[in-house]
Amino acid sequence: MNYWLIKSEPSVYSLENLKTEKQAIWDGVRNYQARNYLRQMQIDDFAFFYHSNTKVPGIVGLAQVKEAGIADPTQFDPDSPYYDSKSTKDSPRWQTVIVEFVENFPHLISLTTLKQDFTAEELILVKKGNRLSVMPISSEVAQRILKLAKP
DNA sequence: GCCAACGTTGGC
DNA sequence: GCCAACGTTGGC
Repeated sequence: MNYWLIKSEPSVYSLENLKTEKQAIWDGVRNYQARNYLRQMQIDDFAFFYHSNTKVPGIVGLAQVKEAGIADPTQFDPDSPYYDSKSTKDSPRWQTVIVEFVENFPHLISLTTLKQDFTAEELILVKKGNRLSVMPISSEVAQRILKLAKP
Protein backbone atom coordinates (compact mmCIF):
# COMPACT_ATOMS: atom_id res chain seq x y z
CA MET A 1 0.00 0.00 0.00
CA ASN A 2 1.52 3.26 -1.13
CA TYR A 3 0.49 6.86 -0.69
CA TRP A 4 0.81 9.58 -3.29
CA LEU A 5 -0.16 13.17 -3.84
CA ILE A 6 -1.69 14.37 -7.08
CA LYS A 7 -2.08 18.03 -7.99
CA SER A 8 -4.81 19.60 -10.02
CA GLU A 9 -6.00 23.09 -10.67
CA PRO A 10 -9.61 23.09 -9.52
CA SER A 11 -10.56 25.36 -12.43
CA VAL A 12 -9.41 22.54 -14.71
CA TYR A 13 -10.37 19.47 -12.70
CA SER A 14 -11.44 19.55 -9.06
CA LEU A 15 -12.14 16.92 -6.44
CA GLU A 16 -15.80 17.91 -6.85
CA ASN A 17 -15.54 16.88 -10.49
CA LEU A 18 -14.11 13.53 -9.43
CA LYS A 19 -16.87 13.11 -6.86
CA THR A 20 -19.45 13.67 -9.59
CA GLU A 21 -17.79 11.38 -12.10
CA LYS A 22 -16.71 8.80 -9.48
CA GLN A 23 -13.66 7.84 -11.57
CA ALA A 24 -11.27 9.62 -13.90
CA ILE A 25 -8.23 8.85 -15.99
CA TRP A 26 -5.34 11.01 -14.81
CA ASP A 27 -4.28 12.05 -18.27
CA GLY A 28 -2.18 14.91 -19.58
CA VAL A 29 0.86 14.49 -17.34
CA ARG A 30 3.89 15.32 -19.51
CA ASN A 31 6.72 15.43 -17.04
CA TYR A 32 9.06 12.47 -16.85
CA GLN A 33 9.52 12.46 -13.11
CA ALA A 34 5.78 12.60 -12.54
CA ARG A 35 5.25 9.88 -15.13
CA ASN A 36 7.77 7.65 -13.40
CA TYR A 37 5.75 7.93 -10.23
CA LEU A 38 2.54 7.22 -12.13
CA ARG A 39 4.18 4.05 -13.44
CA GLN A 40 4.89 2.95 -9.87
CA MET A 41 1.30 3.33 -8.72
CA GLN A 42 -0.58 0.17 -7.91
CA ILE A 43 -4.23 -0.71 -7.55
CA ASP A 44 -5.64 0.38 -4.17
CA ASP A 45 -2.90 2.92 -3.53
CA PHE A 46 -4.22 6.16 -2.07
CA ALA A 47 -3.64 9.61 -3.51
CA PHE A 48 -4.11 12.85 -1.62
CA PHE A 49 -5.88 15.32 -3.87
CA TYR A 50 -4.23 18.75 -3.94
CA HIS A 51 -5.72 21.92 -5.39
CA SER A 52 -3.09 24.19 -6.90
CA ASN A 53 -3.17 27.63 -8.47
CA THR A 54 -6.14 28.67 -6.40
CA LYS A 55 -6.92 31.18 -3.66
CA VAL A 56 -6.01 28.80 -0.84
CA PRO A 57 -3.99 25.91 -2.24
CA GLY A 58 -4.03 22.70 -0.22
CA ILE A 59 -5.09 19.10 0.19
CA VAL A 60 -8.84 18.71 -0.14
CA GLY A 61 -9.43 14.98 0.02
CA LEU A 62 -8.52 11.49 -0.98
CA ALA A 63 -8.68 9.35 -4.10
CA GLN A 64 -7.73 5.74 -4.77
CA VAL A 65 -6.04 4.03 -7.69
CA LYS A 66 -8.43 1.69 -9.50
CA GLU A 67 -6.40 0.83 -12.59
CA ALA A 68 -2.66 1.14 -13.06
CA GLY A 69 -0.21 1.22 -15.94
CA ILE A 70 -2.58 2.59 -18.56
CA ALA A 71 -1.29 4.25 -21.71
CA ASP A 72 -2.52 7.84 -21.68
CA PRO A 73 -4.84 7.97 -24.73
CA THR A 74 -4.36 11.71 -25.22
CA GLN A 75 -0.80 11.10 -26.46
CA PHE A 76 -2.25 9.50 -29.61
CA ASP A 77 -4.88 12.16 -30.26
CA PRO A 78 -3.66 14.80 -32.72
CA ASP A 79 -6.43 17.13 -31.55
CA SER A 80 -5.40 16.92 -27.92
CA PRO A 81 -3.10 19.52 -26.38
CA TYR A 82 -1.27 16.53 -24.89
CA TYR A 83 -0.63 14.89 -28.27
CA ASP A 84 2.86 13.44 -28.59
CA SER A 85 3.83 12.72 -32.17
CA LYS A 86 6.89 10.78 -31.06
CA SER A 87 4.97 8.26 -29.00
CA THR A 88 3.92 4.97 -30.58
CA LYS A 89 1.22 2.50 -29.62
CA ASP A 90 3.84 -0.26 -29.49
CA SER A 91 5.80 1.56 -26.84
CA PRO A 92 3.78 4.41 -25.39
CA ARG A 93 5.79 7.10 -23.73
CA TRP A 94 3.16 8.21 -21.22
CA GLN A 95 1.43 5.97 -18.73
CA THR A 96 -1.12 6.87 -16.13
CA VAL A 97 -3.78 5.51 -13.78
CA ILE A 98 -7.51 5.63 -13.20
CA VAL A 99 -8.45 7.13 -9.86
CA GLU A 100 -11.67 6.91 -7.90
CA PHE A 101 -13.17 9.41 -5.49
CA VAL A 102 -12.84 8.38 -1.85
CA GLU A 103 -13.65 11.40 0.27
CA ASN A 104 -13.69 15.11 0.78
CA PHE A 105 -11.88 16.11 3.94
CA PRO A 106 -14.07 18.07 6.41
CA HIS A 107 -11.76 21.01 5.88
CA LEU A 108 -8.90 21.85 3.56
CA ILE A 109 -5.34 21.35 4.76
CA SER A 110 -3.73 24.50 3.44
CA LEU A 111 -0.25 24.72 1.99
CA THR A 112 0.54 27.10 4.85
CA THR A 113 -0.36 24.41 7.37
CA LEU A 114 1.58 21.78 5.48
CA LYS A 115 4.64 24.05 5.45
CA GLN A 116 4.36 24.48 9.21
CA ASP A 117 3.95 20.78 9.93
CA PHE A 118 6.31 19.14 7.46
CA THR A 119 9.88 19.63 6.35
CA ALA A 120 10.87 19.62 2.69
CA GLU A 121 12.48 16.23 3.29
CA GLU A 122 9.25 14.76 4.62
CA LEU A 123 7.03 16.29 1.97
CA ILE A 124 8.47 17.33 -1.40
CA LEU A 125 5.41 19.49 -1.93
CA VAL A 126 6.58 22.11 0.53
CA LYS A 127 10.01 22.39 -1.02
CA LYS A 128 10.58 25.81 -2.50
CA GLY A 129 10.20 25.89 -6.26
CA ASN A 130 8.57 22.48 -6.36
CA ARG A 131 6.53 21.94 -9.51
CA LEU A 132 6.05 18.21 -9.50
CA SER A 133 2.39 17.26 -10.02
CA VAL A 134 2.66 13.66 -8.82
CA MET A 135 4.74 12.70 -5.82
CA PRO A 136 5.17 9.90 -3.30
CA ILE A 137 4.18 10.31 0.35
CA SER A 138 5.67 8.07 3.03
CA SER A 139 3.09 6.17 5.06
CA GLU A 140 4.29 7.91 8.20
CA VAL A 141 3.64 11.32 6.66
CA ALA A 142 0.37 10.05 5.20
CA GLN A 143 -0.87 9.12 8.67
CA ARG A 144 0.02 12.57 9.96
CA ILE A 145 -1.83 14.21 7.09
CA LEU A 146 -4.87 12.05 7.80
CA LYS A 147 -4.71 13.08 11.44
CA LEU A 148 -4.71 16.73 10.36
CA ALA A 149 -7.68 16.07 8.12
CA LYS A 150 -9.69 14.19 10.71
CA PRO A 151 -8.42 15.03 14.18
C1' DG B 1 -0.93 40.10 -12.68
C1' DC B 2 3.83 39.31 -11.26
C1' DC B 3 7.70 36.67 -11.21
C1' DA B 4 10.90 32.93 -9.29
C1' DA B 5 11.87 28.39 -10.23
C1' DC B 6 12.01 24.85 -13.15
C1' DG B 7 11.95 21.71 -17.45
C1' DT B 8 12.61 21.48 -22.32
C1' DT B 9 14.40 22.73 -26.73
C1' DG B 10 17.71 23.50 -30.07
C1' DG B 11 21.90 25.82 -31.87
C1' DC B 12 26.58 25.29 -31.60
C1' DG C 1 27.54 18.05 -24.03
C1' DC C 2 26.83 22.86 -22.95
C1' DC C 3 23.87 26.48 -22.15
C1' DA C 4 20.86 30.45 -23.62
C1' DA C 5 16.27 31.12 -24.73
C1' DC C 6 11.87 30.03 -24.06
C1' DG C 7 7.49 28.23 -22.10
C1' DT C 8 5.15 26.63 -18.01
C1' DT C 9 3.96 26.11 -13.18
C1' DG C 10 2.07 27.84 -9.28
C1' DG C 11 2.49 30.74 -4.98
C1' DC C 12 1.67 35.18 -3.69
